Amino acid sequence: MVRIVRIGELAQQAGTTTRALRYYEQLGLLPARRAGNGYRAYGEEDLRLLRQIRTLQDFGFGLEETRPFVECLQAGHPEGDSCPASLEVYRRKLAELDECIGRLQEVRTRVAEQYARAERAREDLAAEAADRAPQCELAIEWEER
Amino acid sequence: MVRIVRIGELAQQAGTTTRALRYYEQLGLLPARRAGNGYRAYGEEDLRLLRQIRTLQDFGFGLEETRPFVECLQAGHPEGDSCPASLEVYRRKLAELDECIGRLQEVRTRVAEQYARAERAREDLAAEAADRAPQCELAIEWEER
DNA sequence: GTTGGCCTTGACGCCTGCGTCAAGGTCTAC
DNA sequence: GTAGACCTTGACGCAGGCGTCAAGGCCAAC
Repeated sequence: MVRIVRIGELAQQAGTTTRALRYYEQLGLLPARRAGNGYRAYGEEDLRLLRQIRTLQDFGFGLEETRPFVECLQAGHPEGDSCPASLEVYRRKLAELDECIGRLQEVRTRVAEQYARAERAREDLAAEAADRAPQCELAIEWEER
Repeated sequence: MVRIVRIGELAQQAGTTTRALRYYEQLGLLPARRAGNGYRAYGEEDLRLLRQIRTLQDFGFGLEETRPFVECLQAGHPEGDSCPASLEVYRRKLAELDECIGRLQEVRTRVAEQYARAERAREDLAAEAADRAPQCELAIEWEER
């Protein structure tokens, strides 16, 4: 006995929107059967597929990267990552993440250097200003006399 | 004596394209004077502004984030980061980078966990298969006799 | 005068993952 | 019978930073 839901309810159950579901269908990622009136009809299995998509998206996977996982589930495997294609996506993603993190850390270092240099330059200017400031005060005292 | 160049030459000097320069002008980021014939006319100062933009872009700054630096140079300061607004952008960027790096590292950890779990599951399946494999070999030997 | 290289503006395309609006169909409840 | 909640498809918009094409102007060299 499979519980059939319409697009609104499925979206709500997965914490997403009807628009997203229609988009996934358009990509062929989450196909939907149709009820007699033309409404999309989803079963419980579809909720699993959708949850898989959303989980991977939270990890920053693009929709196309979730496809092997979804197809793996559709093929009847226990988990979306039970298939070699999914594992390959994991590996590619880990490599991507490492490269991205590395780049960002290098950028962070260089920006921090620039910031430190600019701050020192400002302090130097402030110090110069401070050197001149007493002269001004003296000048003012002088003028006041 | 200021050397005047047209858009193509400036783009080449800065290692970018005429399209990019027109875009910057459209944003009001790098305004250009005009020659009598309507051609854009750039001076040497513009090359400095442009180099500042490109450097920051290489760091991953958005064009709007480069604006304070460019305005600082336009105001006659020695460096693009001689102004408080530029320093503030540096600070915001550092905070952004830290947050981004942190998120990516967390994601990396979680993806690695998922990958390890999925790999273990596959190895378990392989082990099961290996348990059965000798039986197959025996069966084959059996059939060969 | 004409070829060729550079310039001009305008406008659409791309990429991703939808948001949002429009015009209209379906079904339930009162 | 009609209000209201849900559904349908289609189509444009957005964000960023340009790429790319179109149609035409300017200028130097041959």
